[in-house]
Amino acid sequence: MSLRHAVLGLLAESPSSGYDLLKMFDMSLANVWPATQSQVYGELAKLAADGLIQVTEEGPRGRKEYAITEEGRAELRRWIVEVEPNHVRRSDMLLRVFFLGQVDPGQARAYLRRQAELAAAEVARLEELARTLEGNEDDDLAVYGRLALEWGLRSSRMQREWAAWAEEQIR
Amino acid sequence: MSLRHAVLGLLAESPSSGYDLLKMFDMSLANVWPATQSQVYGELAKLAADGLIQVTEEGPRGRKEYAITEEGRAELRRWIVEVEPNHVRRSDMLLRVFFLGQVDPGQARAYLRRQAELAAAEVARLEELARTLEGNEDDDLAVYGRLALEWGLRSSRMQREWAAWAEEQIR
DNA sequence: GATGGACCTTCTAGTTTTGACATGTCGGCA
DNA sequence: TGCCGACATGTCAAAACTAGAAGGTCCATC
Repeated sequence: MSLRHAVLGLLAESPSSGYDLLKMFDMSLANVWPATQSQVYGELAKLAADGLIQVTEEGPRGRKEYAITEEGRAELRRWIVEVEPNHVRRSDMLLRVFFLGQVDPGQARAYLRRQAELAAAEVARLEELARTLEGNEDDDLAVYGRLALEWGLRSSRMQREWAAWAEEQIR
Repeated sequence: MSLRHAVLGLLAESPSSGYDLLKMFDMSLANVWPATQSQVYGELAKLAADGLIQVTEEGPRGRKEYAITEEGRAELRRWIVEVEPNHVRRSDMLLRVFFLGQVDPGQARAYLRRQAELAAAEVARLEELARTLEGNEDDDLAVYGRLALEWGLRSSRMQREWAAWAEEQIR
């Protein structure tokens, strides 16, 4: 049920249309909770039906602007403080590691080296993103988004170092 | 399509029944690629239909033992060396971080403190698991599983430290 | 010999996610 | 004026995942 709360959370920040939300998903939540068009529009309809959001304005091109209701805000807060995050995480990158015995050691090392490189590239990308965002701490999303970004940075560095270490282990 | 390759990978190690596989999923792949009964049995049927595995023995209680075929082994290797791991990762834990501005600072700090504690508990669990596995490096799965375990350990430590740091940031 | 626990498979019904397709409007500028 | 790119919503089918019900067999031990 997290997509629902992702939409609710964005609307809590400011009223928006489905199209606006889509852009926000792609820009700020892309690394945390990606969503497609069909998901976003579908969820907006359900949230409105449940009274957690409502249409506040109809603009050109059929644009509908939604705003969160008090009920929606309460549900969002409840979800943040009361619901335990589910920490099950799937990783096909790690799944491959389990089966590295099926390919020859050279290929296994190449695989890990490649993962180290991808992680390094991700570190660079996030550092660049951090620079872009610097000074821009006007809204909550930016402030807390910065914490999430730091997580990504630490996570990518960890992965880079782990992959280098793991490559060493294969002899 | 990773479930398919998870099953293939386990069968590459040794022929097994669906029931056996289920236990292996729960024991060794639980933290990397969890799977349910219905998924495993369904995938076994599809893999057999596609000729990537075959029934090698029918035992008591309707038990069917499957073994990987040469075709299956080739497909597994191809997946390991040629297919790029998809690095999109969803995290409702981080999603909440984005919206921490919606609750009061005390609750936000409590949330992060809780995440630090959960991560610390995970570190302890994995360290215990590592001790249990020590010396047991007879098969490939154990050797490479150890690399995955190390990833989990580093990841949990990183999360513990990040959460402590993030809590500090909120004032 | 009964009985409970481990073994073993199949099926169904629901939700979530993905990706593609379909449709149309507005605003700026060549 | 005509056209393109950005704006904007909606629907559909398929794949993946979740959760559990239902049914049956073997075996050790009491």
